[in-house]
Amino acid sequence: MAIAKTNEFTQQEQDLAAFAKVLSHPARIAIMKVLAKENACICGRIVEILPLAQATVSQHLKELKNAGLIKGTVEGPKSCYCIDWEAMDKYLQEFNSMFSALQLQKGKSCC
Amino acid sequence: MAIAKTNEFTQQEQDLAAFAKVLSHPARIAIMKVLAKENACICGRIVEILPLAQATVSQHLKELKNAGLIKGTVEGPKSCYCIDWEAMDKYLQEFNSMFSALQLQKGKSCC
DNA sequence: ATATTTTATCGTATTTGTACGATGAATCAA
DNA sequence: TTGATTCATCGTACAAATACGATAAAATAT
Repeated sequence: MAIAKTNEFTQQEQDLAAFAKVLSHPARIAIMKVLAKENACICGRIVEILPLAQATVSQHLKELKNAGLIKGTVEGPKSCYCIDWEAMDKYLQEFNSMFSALQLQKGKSCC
Repeated sequence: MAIAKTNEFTQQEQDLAAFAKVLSHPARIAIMKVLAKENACICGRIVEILPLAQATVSQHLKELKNAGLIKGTVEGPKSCYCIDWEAMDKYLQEFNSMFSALQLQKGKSCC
């Protein structure tokens, strides 16, 4: 990416971009949907549903976890993942309030 | 990225991921903010504000335009870009309604 | 103890994204 | 017409993301 200039932007811009980035792949959107629907949110179950190899699913789960959108607990040899709704609500609110703020300035623009 | 499996997911998953992808870079978030604030939404003005070269800003603008979040009109030798609020509202609504639907299934999960 | 199951991680190949200089096209000013 | 301004695009370099096989680690089953 050549030299990334990510940190020359505001913290808000970086945070919202990071949030969007985690959701910028259909597999991760699909995983969120599975986690919400299934009450046994086991990694193996997700692998069954998604058209991806186990290693790939595990990698996507790691990214969702690193971003804080989900949390995982170990259950014997299995791993149970769940949506962290507290964090999600916070992210969604920040995301929406930013665009609400922008929308208030509608009409100021030239076209 | 090895062979992309993007089209093995649902259209909704692909659409939402595409929407998130455009907003997954702080520069593009920053551009949206500039477009909302400035009433002269000229490319050159954006270049002045962002810590990026003209070519890079132009590239980001193109991606935002391709995704439908903004629209551009030519004004002589200049280019005027504006947020397409009609499209944005549609995207935001789809985005939020998906997570609302997921949230209704809260409590079903195991952890 | 051995084999099986389940998941994470490593290594790697390939694709995509990011950034910018250089150039060209279009408009405007002189 | 000549020169300056403004922007898009091309080419290129490098960084990051995606995908998977192979393997390791940990728990369970036999």
